[in-house]
Amino acid sequence: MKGKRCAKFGFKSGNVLTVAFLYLLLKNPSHGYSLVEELENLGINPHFVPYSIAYRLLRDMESGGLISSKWKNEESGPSKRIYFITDGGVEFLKRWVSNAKDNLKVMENLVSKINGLLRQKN
Amino acid sequence: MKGKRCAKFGFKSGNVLTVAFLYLLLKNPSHGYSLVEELENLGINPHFVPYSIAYRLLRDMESGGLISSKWKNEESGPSKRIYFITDGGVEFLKRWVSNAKDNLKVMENLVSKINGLLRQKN
DNA sequence: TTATTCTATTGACAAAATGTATATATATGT
DNA sequence: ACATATATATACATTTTGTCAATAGAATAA
Repeated sequence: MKGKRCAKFGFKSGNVLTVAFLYLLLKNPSHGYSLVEELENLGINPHFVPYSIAYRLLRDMESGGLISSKWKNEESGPSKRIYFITDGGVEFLKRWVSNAKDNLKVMENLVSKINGLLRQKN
Repeated sequence: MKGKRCAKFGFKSGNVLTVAFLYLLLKNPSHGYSLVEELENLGINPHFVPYSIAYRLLRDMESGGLISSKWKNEESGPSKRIYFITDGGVEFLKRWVSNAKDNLKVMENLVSKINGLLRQKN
């Protein structure tokens, strides 16, 4: 039992949201409410993401150094907290994609093996 | 704000482990310790999965009706709890794979979009 | 022989991630 | 006036994961 075991594999929804937001922010700075709506462009149904969860994640990402923010007072409508991706955020994205390729292979393999076995058992 | 929002997308490690075990048990009945080692055959490093987590998940899967078990006394070595997949487990597998295909597309799309943007920004 | 490692399973407790509900405030449409 | 949409925040509850310790027989190494 050397080297700690930990179930850090697969795609966790929290991490996926994190990289989705980082991607959107790399394209251009934006605010929380809008970021949730923009998930649509990535094939993720915004209705799957409660705002409270998105805002909390964004604040956690900021305290983790992946993004930064500043308030913007709108002439009309409530103020918005605009987020920007940091260098640390870009590094995080890079690391995530390189891992993601391996994870994708594992998932594809799992899906095709299950499909094959299910067909065979019928 | 009609219809609850909930972040149920992507691949959660718990669910992935669940279907990995169900797949292995559909191939043939097995016990906890062995199931963890067999993850290797699916490209999942067994060292990523603490036994305590695997055993707990198996018990939860049993109480959820996905698998059943019975003790087997070995002539040599400690007794083993052998698990069997149930009809409910097979149904769960089927439902998971059909969702997994869509999730895979989202993930592939996300990875390629991030890659594209990262290359473009360099 | 004694110690260590491997097989095998379980339970308790801690920490992290998610979910739900509520509160605030401005603007627009009916 | 009232409901809906935009926009953010916080508290609390629940679920999921992670860590640690305990048990126990068998095999292996010192």
